[in-house]
Amino acid sequence: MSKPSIPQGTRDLTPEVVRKRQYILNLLRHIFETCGFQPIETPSMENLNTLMGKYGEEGDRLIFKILNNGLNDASKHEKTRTALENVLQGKNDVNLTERALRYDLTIPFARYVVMHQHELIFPFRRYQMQPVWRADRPQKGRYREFWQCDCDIVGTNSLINEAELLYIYREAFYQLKIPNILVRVNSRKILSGIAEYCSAQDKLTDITIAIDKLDKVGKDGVIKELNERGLNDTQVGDIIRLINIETNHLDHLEKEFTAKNITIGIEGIRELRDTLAFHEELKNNSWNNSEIKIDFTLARGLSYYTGVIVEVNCIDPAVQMGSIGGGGRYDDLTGLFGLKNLSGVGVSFGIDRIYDVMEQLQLFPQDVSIGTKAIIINTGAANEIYALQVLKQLREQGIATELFPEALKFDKQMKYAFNRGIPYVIIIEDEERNQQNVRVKDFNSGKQSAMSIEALISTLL
RNA sequence: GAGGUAGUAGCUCAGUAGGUUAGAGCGUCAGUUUGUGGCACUGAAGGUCGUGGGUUCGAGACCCAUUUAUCUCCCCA
Repeated sequence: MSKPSIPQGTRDLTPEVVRKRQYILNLLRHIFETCGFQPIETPSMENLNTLMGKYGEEGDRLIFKILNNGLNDASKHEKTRTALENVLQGKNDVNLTERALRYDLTIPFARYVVMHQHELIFPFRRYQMQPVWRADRPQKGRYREFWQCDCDIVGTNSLINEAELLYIYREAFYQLKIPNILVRVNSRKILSGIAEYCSAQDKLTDITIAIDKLDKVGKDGVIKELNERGLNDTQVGDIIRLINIETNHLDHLEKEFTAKNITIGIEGIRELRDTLAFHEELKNNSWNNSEIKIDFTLARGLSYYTGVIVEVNCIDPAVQMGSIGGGGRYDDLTGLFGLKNLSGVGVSFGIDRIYDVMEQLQLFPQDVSIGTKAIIINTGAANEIYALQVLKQLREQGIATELFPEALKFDKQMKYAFNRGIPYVIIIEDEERNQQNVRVKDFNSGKQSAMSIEALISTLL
């Protein structure tokens, strides 16, 4: 028997890690619920054709596919061999793989909305917190199995939704106390406008991919990439000039668009402006850790976005991490599954990256990983019976308590309690049992005192 | 999918130019002492040196493959 192992890019989570993750999840859940979102869950696997073609060429490659069962059935061999040939050619074939692991939460949600359209009440607001899987090569902040928390609103075009989602981002990171949060916003329509401005509508994807790299490769790098992607010098010049407009000068870009009568670009600017105006009304004046910045170079890879797009980073110098959240509006995601004219907008939180950032900056509360509040030392015989009665009473009060299950030596039990991080030790020996009270040791102060069970309860509550 | 770095006890690592029974600290376990944890002391367990080949009289060290981790590109949360 070889050493046990787990698949590449997956992890076991210790009790401490799970507690910390739950801290994040509970906090987000509370915000989502407060904003009127309802929870749903979807299966870990989807039909492969539900997912294929939704995430771009690169995305398709990263979908974990599941091999069909029963391929050894002799009557299927002919089909299976043909299917394998197709797969070797780079095509998918349902006779070999017809299911795949969930790649994100947005496409399954679109599928969900279409399947449940007659029972949903629109506008429908849902949140979803589940793992997703990507066959990417693991590296820092990149796992093959990780959790996303999404909240989406479908069935309404109102930009109030965009403003609310920006509120949710900033409120969540405020409550999590993560510093230096930068929320960048842009509009796909502005990007379309830029493409139209230089008569390169067919090169929209190439343009967005190239300018998205501005902060990474610099202006010259972007120019080079635009050239490589087939744009001429005039077009490249226009693009560079437009995206270099100071980010808060929507007016300036609007003039450029108006001069050439680029309707879609003008609309993108108006939407961004309205979104921020609504957001201004919603914003919490206590926020001191985040800011919103308009960034014309923000592109976002997923091909289905059509309107306002957003991405969140922690730009604290002490952390180096890709985006910890992203989202945007998609006008026709359900159209892919046959339900036309249903617009949606949503954002995603990358739980594992948020966790990594918080761990690195030591932002988890000290007591987040403490479970048991008190432990009763077991001294055996009649004391054990009395200890069980005390245990029961404490648990009835909702105090997380355990009784050491064996009457081991005193120092063993003390050591166990200390190493577990349990803050209170309850000592019950003959004297305590006879007087129907307890002795309590507080590890923080190192002091101990005798008290009644009622006093014990009020101490621990 | 392409490339760089790494893999020695549970953890962090040492192991000189390949040479006899592979080491340390921490942790674990047993015990001593402190009225019951943290401190100190005594002792013990624990490694087929990621895996599989190869070179060599001899390999933890060299070569190849593979796997895992980590980083860059790509792309993303």
